[in-house]
Amino acid sequence: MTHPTDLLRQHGLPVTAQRLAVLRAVTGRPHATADDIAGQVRAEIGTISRQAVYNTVTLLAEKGLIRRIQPAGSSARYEDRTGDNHHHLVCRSCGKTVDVDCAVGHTPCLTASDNSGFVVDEAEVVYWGTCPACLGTDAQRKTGSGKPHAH
Amino acid sequence: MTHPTDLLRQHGLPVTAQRLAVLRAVTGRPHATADDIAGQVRAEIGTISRQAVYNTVTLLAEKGLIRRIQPAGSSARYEDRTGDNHHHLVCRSCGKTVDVDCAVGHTPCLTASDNSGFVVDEAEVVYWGTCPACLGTDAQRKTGSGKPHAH
DNA sequence: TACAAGTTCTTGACAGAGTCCAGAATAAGA
DNA sequence: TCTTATTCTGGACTCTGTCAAGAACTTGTA
Repeated sequence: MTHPTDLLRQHGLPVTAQRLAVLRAVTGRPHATADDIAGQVRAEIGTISRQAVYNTVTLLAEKGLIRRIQPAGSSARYEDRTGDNHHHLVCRSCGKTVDVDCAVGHTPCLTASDNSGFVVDEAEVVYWGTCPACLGTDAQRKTGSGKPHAH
Repeated sequence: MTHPTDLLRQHGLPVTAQRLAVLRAVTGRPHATADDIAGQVRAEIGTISRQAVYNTVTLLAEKGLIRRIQPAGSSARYEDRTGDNHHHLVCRSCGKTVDVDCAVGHTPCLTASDNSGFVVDEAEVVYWGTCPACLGTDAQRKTGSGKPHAH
């Protein structure tokens, strides 16, 4: 594992306390929102502006050091697991996000049948559902409001 | 094709000018945002409040008359194509969204390998890329900032 | 056709996420 | 140490969406 400082230098980025702290925050707590990260960083180095958080996560995401995921209805989340095959499972009720590996090893249905001239660089899969915690709380869920409509 | 009025009645919904107009707007221009819909409706019946648009699309989505899609980083969009197997191709640059059918007929990788106790009711696939129009405009795109990381 | 009851729409305030901008602080190279 | 370019801060602002209360409307009934 490369030291964070070197990691930044390798990508030609000036090393700042904020960047190191953001990187550590994302690594330490995957799926954190910008706000979570800001909180984490403040606990570590005292203070950081919202703008600096956004600048940094955007920059790190561009460089491929972290990955931005943006579940519908939730704010953007960041994680350091990049470049591998994994998707996300999101709770409709509380927004909790967990990683899931693809059931098949390759990407059969992730090649669109007709790209309409688009140049596709990423395919994103999000599984929507209800997490165990919310299933417990949520006793009024009868037949399931959203009829299973996978795919 | 059922008449919109009957469609609403069939679902036990009182028929209002706003609902009919929203339904027509979504049908006439798939992938419209709430704001697009409001504009469309205003052109048709003069005026509608933002709240009425949200009420209506939420209601229609619950009833399954329309489907809400929420591409990361974009506001929610609505379409009238429901219940079939299709995904979306979204342009990172301009937000343009088009339908794509799944390359395979079934849903191989849409069953997560490990649900972590979640009850999944929907799997959503979004292909990210650049649309033909933006590819033309976007001459400064060299090696592609986002390395193809499908799946 | 008129009426009552419940629903829906309008209006205005509000909240959260993210962006824009100008000036102060900082990192990196000479 | 100094210079220069980059980054960070702080504040204002936009955009999407929600909440709440009262006015307007739809529907079913007489």
